[in-house]
Amino acid sequence: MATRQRLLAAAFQAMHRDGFRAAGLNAILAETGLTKGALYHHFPSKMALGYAVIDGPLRDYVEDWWLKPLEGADDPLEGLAKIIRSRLRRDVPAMLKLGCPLNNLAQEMAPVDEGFRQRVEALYRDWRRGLARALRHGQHAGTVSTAIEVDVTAAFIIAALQGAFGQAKNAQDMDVFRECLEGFSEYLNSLRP
Amino acid sequence: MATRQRLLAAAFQAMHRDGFRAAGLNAILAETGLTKGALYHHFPSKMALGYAVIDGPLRDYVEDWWLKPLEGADDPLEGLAKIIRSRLRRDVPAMLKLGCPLNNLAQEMAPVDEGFRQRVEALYRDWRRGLARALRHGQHAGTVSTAIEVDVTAAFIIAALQGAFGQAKNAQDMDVFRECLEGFSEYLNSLRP
DNA sequence: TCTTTTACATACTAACCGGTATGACCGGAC
DNA sequence: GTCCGGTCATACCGGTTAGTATGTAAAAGA
Repeated sequence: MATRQRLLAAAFQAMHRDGFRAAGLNAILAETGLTKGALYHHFPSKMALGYAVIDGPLRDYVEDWWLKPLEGADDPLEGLAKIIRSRLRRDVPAMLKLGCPLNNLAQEMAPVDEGFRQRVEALYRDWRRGLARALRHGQHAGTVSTAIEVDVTAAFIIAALQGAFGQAKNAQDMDVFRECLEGFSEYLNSLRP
Repeated sequence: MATRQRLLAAAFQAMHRDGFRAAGLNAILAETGLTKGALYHHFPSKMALGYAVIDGPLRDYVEDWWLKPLEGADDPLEGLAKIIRSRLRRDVPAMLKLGCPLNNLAQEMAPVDEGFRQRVEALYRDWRRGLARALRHGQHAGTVSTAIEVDVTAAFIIAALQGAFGQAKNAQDMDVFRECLEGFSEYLNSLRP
């Protein structure tokens, strides 16, 4: 079973770097030291491997980065800012250069394959719901304005975050990234009571 | 010279639909009725065709959609809202399904090819500058808060817009799109004096 | 009118990709 | 011991792709 995990990890990495379609099986296999026999023993097709990456490593990414840090937080806005400051600063080279793996996959595959789109959309839905719940909790705790609709705000926050990552990825410039995040931070402040 | 324009138009369309790497030359040629002889007479390589699309049709898109409608407007925030309402509503099927051609290309090619990245970044820079200028004009006209930094705000507005398009493209759902735009609209309101 | 250049069309190549067919090794059942 | 299913390795196939070599009709120049 370790082989399957190694394949998933290598595929996740390759898909993050090159996108799904441009990620060659040979590259993934070279990274793991395995061969096609191993791959096609565990997955019936490249498509199935991609789906498994979404349900596995990609889901872990969303939860580890964006959901767990906000769980039970009384101040979700500060929680978001902290995620960006701390976690992002550490992994900034990869995220700045390659972008968010979820966003990358969504942008590439949504118009191409319905299975990809639905699975990615399921992750986004969970993200939106988790963030909306955190915002509602913040409203009860008095750290978030009660004038906002949490569903709308959660959707827009995620969109703005993904947009900022995308801008940074293309600019390859820390300054543009900082500008976006500064604007994002000011937006978060406008959500205070 | 008409042949060159037809190639650029077909390539722009195919790149918008399939992305640059997945856009086959044969598909582009079939759409125009031309052949490889014509293509390689006007462009030395597929890469050069891609670059020419950025400097041509893609630049036109940015200017027609996002820059010209705001030129000289006293209320750029209302101008942005109007762009979304009017122009977007008309072309909503293509934009909802395929996303913003500029964002698509940026996300796909930025980590892959430096030439693409720089050319796309030049378009983003012009967009940011044009939007910042419009915001500054709005400040002088009294429709935009003077408390904001126009450069930061312009960068964030563009990021948020691109993010919203991306979310809509993946959700393939008008409701998610509306939620994002509603959040965007509320953000724009927070920029009022 | 002869020649040269432009603007394409046609046919082909070399490389790469996902996928498959086959077989080897190996631990456990009996 | 031997049979057998699970786990992989090796070698190969068909299709697709960007790119090229060659040919040709027409316009331009002399």
